[in-house]
Amino acid sequence: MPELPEVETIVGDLRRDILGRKITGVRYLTRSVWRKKPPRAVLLLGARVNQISRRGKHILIHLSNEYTLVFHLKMTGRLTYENSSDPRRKHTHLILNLDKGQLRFNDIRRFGYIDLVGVGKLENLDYLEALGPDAMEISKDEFIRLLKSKKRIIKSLLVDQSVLAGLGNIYTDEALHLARIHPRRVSARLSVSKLARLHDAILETLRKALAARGSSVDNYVDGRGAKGSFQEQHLVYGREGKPCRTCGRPIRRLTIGSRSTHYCPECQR
DNA sequence: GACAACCTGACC
DNA sequence: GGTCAGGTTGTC
Repeated sequence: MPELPEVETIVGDLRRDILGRKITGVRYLTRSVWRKKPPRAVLLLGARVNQISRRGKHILIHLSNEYTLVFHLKMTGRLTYENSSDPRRKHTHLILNLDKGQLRFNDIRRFGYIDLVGVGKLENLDYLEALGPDAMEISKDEFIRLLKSKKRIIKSLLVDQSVLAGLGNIYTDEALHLARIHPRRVSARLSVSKLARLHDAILETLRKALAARGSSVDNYVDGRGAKGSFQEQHLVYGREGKPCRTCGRPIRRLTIGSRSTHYCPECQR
C-alpha cells in the first residue's frame, strides 16, 4: 500500500525512465479507472513528459501540452515503466506507449484512479486542495501548532490526509513507536516536547523508508517493478506477537477508527 | 466521528 | 464460505 515513501520512490524512478519521453499511443483497458471519462486520445498523443511530481500520495505527470496526468494508487495500484515486449499482467488498466517503452497502470482492486487535468485546473482541483501540509515538508513549529489545535486520537489524526498529507497506516504506527507515544493519546493533550519528538520520528521514519525504497508488505513495487525492503526494519507494523525491538515485550494490535494499529504497550505511553 | 462501500486475493 | 487487508469518499 503506497504511502509517501513508496510514492516518492516511484516518482524518482519515473523521472529516470520517462522524463522527456513522447506518448505515441494509448490503450484504455478499463475505462472505469478514470476519475472522469477517459480523455480523447488526441489530448495525450504527441505530448512529452515534462516533469513528474508528488502531492501527498498522488503522482502528477506534467505533459508538454500543459495537461497533467494524476494517479492515485490507493491500496494495490502500480505505476511502472516496462518494455513494450514485457508480458502484460492481469489487472492492467492503462498502457501509454512511449517513443521508448511503456508506462502501465495496474491495480488489482481498482480502488486507485487516473485523472487528466487541463491547463490551469490543477490549482483548484478538489481532491488536491483538500490535502493538508506534506508530512515531509511541514516545519516543527507548524506541526506542533497543527496538532495542538486538534483534539483527536493521534492515530486517526495522522492518517487523515486533510490534516497531514503522506502518512498511511504503516508509517503512522512506525512513527508513533519511534516517538514512544501511545496511538490512543489525544493530539492536543500531548506536551510540546512529545510533539517535537513525534515530528522528528515522522521525518526519520520517512527518510529511512525512502532509503530502503519503501515497504513491500502487500504488493507494492517501485517504478521498475522491484520490491522495497523497509518491511524488514519495521518496529511494529505487521509484528503482532513478536518481541518489541526496544524492550522485548510482545507487540500488540488494536483497532482504532476501524484500522489495525500496532504498538508496544510498554514503550508507548 | 463512526462506518459502509468500493474491489480482489490470501488465508482460514 | 467467511474474514481480512486499508486509502479515500460518502453517508449518517
